[in-house]
Amino acid sequence: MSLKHAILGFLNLKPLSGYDLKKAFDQSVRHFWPANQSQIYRTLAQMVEEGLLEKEIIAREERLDLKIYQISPKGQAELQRWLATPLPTSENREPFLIQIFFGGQLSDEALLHLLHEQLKMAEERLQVYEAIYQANQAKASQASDPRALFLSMLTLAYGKKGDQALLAWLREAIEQIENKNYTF
Amino acid sequence: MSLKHAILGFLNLKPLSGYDLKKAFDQSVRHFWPANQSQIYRTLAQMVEEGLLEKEIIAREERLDLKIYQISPKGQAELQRWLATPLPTSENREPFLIQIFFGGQLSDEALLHLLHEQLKMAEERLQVYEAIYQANQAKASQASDPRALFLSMLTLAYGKKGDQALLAWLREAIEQIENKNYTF
DNA sequence: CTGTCCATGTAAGGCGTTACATGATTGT
DNA sequence: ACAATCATGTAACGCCTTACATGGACAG
Repeated sequence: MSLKHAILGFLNLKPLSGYDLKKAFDQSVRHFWPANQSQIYRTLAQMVEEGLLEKEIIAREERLDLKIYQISPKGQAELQRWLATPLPTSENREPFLIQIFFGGQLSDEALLHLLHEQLKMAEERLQVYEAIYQANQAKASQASDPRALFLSMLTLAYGKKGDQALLAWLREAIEQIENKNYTF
Repeated sequence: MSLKHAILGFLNLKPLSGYDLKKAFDQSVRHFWPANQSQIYRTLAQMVEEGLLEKEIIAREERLDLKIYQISPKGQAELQRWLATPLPTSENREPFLIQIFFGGQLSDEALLHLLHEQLKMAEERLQVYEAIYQANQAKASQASDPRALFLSMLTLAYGKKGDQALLAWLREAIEQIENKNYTF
C-alpha cells in the first residue's frame, strides 16, 4: 500500500498530526497521490497497530486532544525497504481514452468537443506546474538539501513532460480530425 | 463507472458473451482499462438488472449454457450520452513518483536502480506498442471504417507519446544524478 | 456574527483484486 | 495423457470516496 509508505516518508522527516499530514499531501504529492482525510486517519490507526508508528497524545484544555505520530524503528526499516524496491508499472486507467477508442460511434463535433476540453484542462494543469516550478527555483539557492529538493522537483518535471506530451497528442489529433486525415 | 461504458461500447458493435468480452478487453483497451474476469461477470449481471443489456441464454447439451449479452435501446442511449460527455481529468496514482519524491532518503545507487528498472519497463512497453501499431498499419488499407480505426489507433499513439516522454524524463534524471547535477 | 481554520473521527458504499470452484472440448 | 481453451460464476478482502458528525479558536 503506497499511502502507508508516503506517510512513512513524511513522518521520517518529522512527526506530524493527521491534520498536518493531510496538508503535507495536499501541498506536494497530491498530483500523483491524492490522499483523503478520512483515509489518512484510518490508515494512521492501522499503522500504529502494526507498530510502524508511535502515537503521542497531547492533551489541551478545552480542545480536542492533539495526536502526533512518530515513525518507529520498524517503520523506518519498512520505509527504507520499500523506497529501494523497484515497483511494477502501475496500471493506470484513462476513461477518456475509452471515449476516444469508441469514438467511431460519435460525430466529429462531439469528438472535437471532448478533445478541446482535455486540451483546456491540460493547459491549466501545466500552468499550475510551471508556477510551482518557478516558485521553487527561486528558493533553490538557499536549499539545505539540494539533492532532496532536486528529487522532489523531478516529480514535477514528470508532470510537466507528461502534460506536454498530452498537449502535443491532443493538438495533432484535433488537426487530423478536422482535416479528416485518418492516417497513422 | 467506465467499465460499464466500455462494455456498452463493445456490445454496441456486436453481442458477446462474458468470456468474449474479457478477450475483447485484453486485446484492445487493457492498456488504459484493464478489466478482470470476475468483475466483468458481476457488472454484466448488474447491467441486465439496470436494463442496459439483454441476456440471451443459449442451452447446449452437456455443456454450460452460453450467455450472450446484447445492448438495449436504453443502453445505447446511455452509451451515446456518456461518450459525448467530457470527463474531468482522472487522478492517476504513481507510486513510483512517491519513491522519487522521498528519494532524498536513498543512496544514488538505490535511486539509479529504481530509475533503470523503470527505463527497462518503459522500453519494453514501447516496443509492444510499436509492434501493435505496425501490425495495424499493414491492415489499414483494407479497413471498412478508416475513421474508427484511426480513433482506436489514437489511443495507441497516446501510449507511445506518453512512454517516449517518460523515457526522456528517465534518461535526463539518470544523467543528472550520475553527474550530481541538481539543477532544475 | 459569520466563515474559515484547527482537529478529530465514524459509516456506508463502490470499484477492483485474488482466490476458489467446476467441467467439457480441443490441440499436442 | 496433459495442457490449454472454452465458459461460467461466488466469496472475501482491500483501497478509496462521500457523507456525516462535532466543536473550539480566530479573523474580518
